[in-house]
Amino acid sequence: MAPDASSVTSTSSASAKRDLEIESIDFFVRMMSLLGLPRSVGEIYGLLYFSPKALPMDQIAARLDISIGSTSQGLKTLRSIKAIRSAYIPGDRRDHYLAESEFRRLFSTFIKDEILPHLESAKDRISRMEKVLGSEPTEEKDFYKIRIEKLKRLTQASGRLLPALAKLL
Amino acid sequence: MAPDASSVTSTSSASAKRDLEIESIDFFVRMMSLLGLPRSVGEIYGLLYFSPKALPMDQIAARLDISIGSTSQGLKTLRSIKAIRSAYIPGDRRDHYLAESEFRRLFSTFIKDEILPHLESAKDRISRMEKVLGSEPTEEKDFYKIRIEKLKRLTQASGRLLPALAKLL
DNA sequence: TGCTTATTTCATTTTTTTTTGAAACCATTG
DNA sequence: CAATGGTTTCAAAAAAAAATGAAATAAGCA
Repeated sequence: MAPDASSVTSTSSASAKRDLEIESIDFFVRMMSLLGLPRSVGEIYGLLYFSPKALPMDQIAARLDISIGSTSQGLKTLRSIKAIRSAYIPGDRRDHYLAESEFRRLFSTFIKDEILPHLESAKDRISRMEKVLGSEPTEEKDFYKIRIEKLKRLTQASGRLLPALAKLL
Repeated sequence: MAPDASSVTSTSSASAKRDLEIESIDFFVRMMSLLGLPRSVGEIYGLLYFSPKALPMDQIAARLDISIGSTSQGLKTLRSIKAIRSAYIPGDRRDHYLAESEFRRLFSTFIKDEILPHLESAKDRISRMEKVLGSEPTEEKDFYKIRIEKLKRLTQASGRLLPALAKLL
């Protein structure tokens, strides 16, 4: 009945695997939080990243000791940024998940979905600013003009550089 | 006594200025939140970014209708990432703040202070992982080796690219 | 030095985000 | 087509983050 001693399937010590797993979870919890994603998302990705086999949701929840609700949400988030994919395991009804280990894809999806839309709306905003300013003959006009110009450059440069950056990671 | 009609100092309409200000605040609230900084920090920077004159803390708090405690904290944060600087106004005891409009500096400070330390600690973590793995002769060793290798590449590439990115923005 | 004004700090409150757990939903299979 | 196992959804609870406001501190000035 003891769940720990029974399922050793390889020669590597379970504790070494556990050590890697823990470092990995810790690493990705931090990294995801840098990207503004909740802890549970980092935990799940960290676990999967160092798992040689695809894991089903209930096992993920059990290993991380988080609720199945969080796990479902977290997997949804990870799917949406293409950080994981599912593998079919014959004879098992459950979905099994694998970490997508190419960070390139992960980041470019993140940038595309989370950052570029903001830059897009920034463009509109800048147009509005220019319109407001256009009709204002002011002594300080130059100041405002320069500020708007800088914003414009920033958004344009970001729009070009961020996708390029993702490709290099 | 009415505070709105009295202090017009230029020919540009107050409402046009207000419009720019609002767009600016909105813009920077979003951008700062992308960087994980609280709303109030974005508000303050947004206000200063389109202010031709340096503003003292109490005016910032009043204009944004936030507490002086938040304002003080927010200014501290902005100072720490070098996003603002203070200007001395003769005959006024209060510190006056100006937005640093060179984003280059802002981003490189942010990257240096907030991101690179994480990458630094990631290096140690990866060394630990390699040590754990080194002593484990496993059939799955290749899998783990490759994952660790990918992490290593990611952190190294980030460490090089992010500072470069900041310079280009 | 004492008075006044400006600023910081920090315990408390408020707001926002995340997690939980149970109900609803789905899909397979006996 | 019921029963079972798997997954999602979502209201409520818990946790985390941010803002407030008042007390403490600092700093200029008479």
